[in-house]
Amino acid sequence: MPRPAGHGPGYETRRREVIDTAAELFSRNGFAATGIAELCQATGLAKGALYYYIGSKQELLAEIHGSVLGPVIAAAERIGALPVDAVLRLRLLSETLLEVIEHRLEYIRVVEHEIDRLPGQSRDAMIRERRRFEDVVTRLHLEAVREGVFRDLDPRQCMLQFFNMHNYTFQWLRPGRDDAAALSAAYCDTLFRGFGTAAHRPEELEDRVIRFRADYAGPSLSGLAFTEPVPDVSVGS
Amino acid sequence: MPRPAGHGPGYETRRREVIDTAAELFSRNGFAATGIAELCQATGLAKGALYYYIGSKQELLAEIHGSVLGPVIAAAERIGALPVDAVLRLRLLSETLLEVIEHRLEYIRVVEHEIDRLPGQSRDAMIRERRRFEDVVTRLHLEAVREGVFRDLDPRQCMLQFFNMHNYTFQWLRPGRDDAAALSAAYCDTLFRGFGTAAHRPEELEDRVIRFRADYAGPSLSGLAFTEPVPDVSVGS
Amino acid sequence: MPRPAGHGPGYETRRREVIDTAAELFSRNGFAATGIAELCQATGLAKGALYYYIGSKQELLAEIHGSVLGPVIAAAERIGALPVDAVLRLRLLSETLLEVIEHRLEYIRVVEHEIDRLPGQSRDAMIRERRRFEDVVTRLHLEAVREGVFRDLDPRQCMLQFFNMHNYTFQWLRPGRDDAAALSAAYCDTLFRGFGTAAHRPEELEDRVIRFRADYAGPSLSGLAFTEPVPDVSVGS
Amino acid sequence: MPRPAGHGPGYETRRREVIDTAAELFSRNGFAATGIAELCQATGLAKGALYYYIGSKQELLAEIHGSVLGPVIAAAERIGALPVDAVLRLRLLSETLLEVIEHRLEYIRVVEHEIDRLPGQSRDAMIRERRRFEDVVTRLHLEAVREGVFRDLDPRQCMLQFFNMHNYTFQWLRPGRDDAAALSAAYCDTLFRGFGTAAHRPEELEDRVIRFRADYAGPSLSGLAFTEPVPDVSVGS
DNA sequence: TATGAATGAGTCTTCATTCAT
DNA sequence: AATGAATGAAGACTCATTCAT
Repeated sequence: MPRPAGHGPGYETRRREVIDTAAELFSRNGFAATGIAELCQATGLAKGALYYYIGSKQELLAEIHGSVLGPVIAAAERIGALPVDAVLRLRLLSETLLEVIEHRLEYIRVVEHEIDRLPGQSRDAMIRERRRFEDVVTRLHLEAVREGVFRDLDPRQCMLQFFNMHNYTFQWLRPGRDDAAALSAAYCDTLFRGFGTAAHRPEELEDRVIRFRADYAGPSLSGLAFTEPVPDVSVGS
Repeated sequence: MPRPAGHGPGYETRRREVIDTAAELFSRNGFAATGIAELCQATGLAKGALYYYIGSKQELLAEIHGSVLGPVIAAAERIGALPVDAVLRLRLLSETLLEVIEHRLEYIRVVEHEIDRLPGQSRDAMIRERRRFEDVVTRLHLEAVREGVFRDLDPRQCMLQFFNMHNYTFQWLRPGRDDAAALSAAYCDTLFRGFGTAAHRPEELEDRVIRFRADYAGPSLSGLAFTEPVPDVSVGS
Repeated sequence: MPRPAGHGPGYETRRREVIDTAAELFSRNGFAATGIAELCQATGLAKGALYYYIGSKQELLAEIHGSVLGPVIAAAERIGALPVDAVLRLRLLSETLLEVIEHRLEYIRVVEHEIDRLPGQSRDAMIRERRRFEDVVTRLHLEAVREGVFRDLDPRQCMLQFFNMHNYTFQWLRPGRDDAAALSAAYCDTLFRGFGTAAHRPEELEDRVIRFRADYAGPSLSGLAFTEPVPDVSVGS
Repeated sequence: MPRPAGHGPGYETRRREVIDTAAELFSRNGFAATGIAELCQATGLAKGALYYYIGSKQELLAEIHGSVLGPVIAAAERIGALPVDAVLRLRLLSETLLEVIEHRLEYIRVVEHEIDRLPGQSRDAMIRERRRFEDVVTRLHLEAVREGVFRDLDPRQCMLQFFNMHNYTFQWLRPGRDDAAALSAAYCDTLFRGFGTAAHRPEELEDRVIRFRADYAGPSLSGLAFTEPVPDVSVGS
């Protein structure tokens, strides 16, 4: 959140740059091991100037968390509400999640590694966000069961398997070399065959994805404009 | 490994206690955020006495890594060489891995979070260990394909899915409440149905596990005595 | 040398003050026995502020060495090249050396006592500087032999005697009470009578020094402005 | 001085070994930079055992000082009282001093570098010892003046020159390669020519030294048995 | 005689943060 | 909007010394 009262036009831009640089450094060296001095060098700002933009190191961390988790769960709930069958929605959700991992890898690394470095309040907020995401997946799973295409397994267990499969990806994914769409196809093929009944038609899923995308006229599913560095939405700080 | 030349009998015991306590603290607060002073308080040792056992904070971290990765890949290679079909071996491997995650959760959390805080050399050694584990899984997958029970998918992809599914578990598993054996059964059910051909018989797998265990007379598959705190084997530092 | 990129005008001044204070303390208590805390107290700076100026205790030591050895060998080479006979040049060199010992006594004490506390690289650089000084003296001795005023003794031996005689002075000299010019006259009287042939005229030397100084219009022989605390030239670190 | 009450036969021997080793380490790394731990390693004794022999690090330093200064001034006073002319006595004193520097180089280095690390009382005692040595030289100089072979120069000045010339030798002397006797001949040749009147006969001095030694039947001039490591005399602690 | 374990004040150094300008 | 200087608590680690055995 902007700190001082009035701001010139460049403020938010500069601010984003700082947060982005911080995400990169925190992701590479760890939050605790990254000094404000390093941040200054990386941004080209002097100590005093940096603090004009950030408030504190911890707020910076909160900002990084917020600016990736916020949009992601918004996208998840949007996709969860799409008027197509549950399996297709899960598949679209999977791809969106992997796209975020691919295009915001530094942010994701920070989110996965440094939640516990957040001040308790922000940390709780972030955990609540995650839970909302998990709920979307759990609900979709239940729908698929009701639709007869998934077996009647423990839905929490399956949700956890879904996230296991996806979330750990950040540990080895190389942006530009690994492709979110292909990964999503592969993961969902495995998971849905695993969860599925005889009624599930894995060979048809990818075609249905393509057809859906061709018909779809709404806003970006992920809600993120991956050509710009990082969106301006921030949550929970 | 023993530090100075001569040492009384209690040395190694005390040393293990220190490492174990450190694993717990590092896992809870993060390596960088855990002070030597905290460690002293937690172990009841004064600063000087602590350093009598550890060498340095970084060596301590290396020790934590080594004392969980070493035994685990040894177990993986032992299981990989068992005279049973590949799918069963994968299933046994899965359970062993989850047992370690359950019983050495603090160590695993440290391993997953703080590799990059390791001095370059130890870090490389640890990465090599992990790669050996990955190779075992990749080989088993290829065998299963050759046996006709797994489809001919990209073996590296499948190996990564296997580890995605298992490794992320440390993020949410609650020791004592979640059970390694049940999780392994669930994960393998999903993964092997996902990977499998029509020849794969998922309903029979768990029975075969039980029969194998009944017949098996060799040493503990995991190689870890989970009643004692932590084994004395350390590798690569 | 300036440490970080940008610095206000007062920086170098303050920095010199710190180095000068350090020279005094190191000279009195020894390098190892002088704590950073003492330095802080003596400079009136807090620990953090001190480090804003010095880099490290060892760099401070290197700076002390450099800021006295650099100018001194520059002076030596300048004097070595003066267009007067070798004996007179040796006499002028002697006085310059003693002037430095008198006016930079703390620095000299540090140089004589703490070279081995320097990081290897700086230490080597300083030893090279010293060797250059020694070479000047050795060359002048050889010239005096060629001029027929010094006996043909081992030039290295004589150079060592020259430095024995001068360098040990720092152990007992009391600035203000002992006088560099008088000491130089006395040392050179002894040494040159000792080294000299019948052609050497000791009684005339001091007159010739006076005449030379009267005629000489060049820059300060020592290159040091002894009214200001310490020059800003530093070498080799 | 021996610490505990009763001692076995090996005690003093061991003790000397420890002091000697300490002299070597202190000389190489400096007193402050040498740890008790290093001493333990070098002596093969454990911490507790070491303290059985030394009392404290500072007492060890005092012992090192005492065990070289004591014998040396005893020798100086013995030589000063020899029934030969003053110049010859100075020459013998010079050689003795250089022999000590050569054979007790580590001790001398410690004495020259670390006096100020001594507790005030011991330090004062050592300085008094040095002064007694200086007095011997000053007296001999005055005798030589009275004998008409030295010019009537400031005797303190000449004494300081004598010690300048000799004492700095420890900075560069390489035991085994540089020879005390030859150095003494060279130093005294220079100094005595420098101090001398026309009555001084420099060419005859070395022959007179040889003759003296041939006739001399008393105890070792230096009082030190340079084949044994270090004498057992300790002074002032 | 000798040991290994323990102590805790002390070491140098770093760091996030502030503030006058 | 920006800077350089200052802070002081906290960081990891070392060290001379002691003591029960």
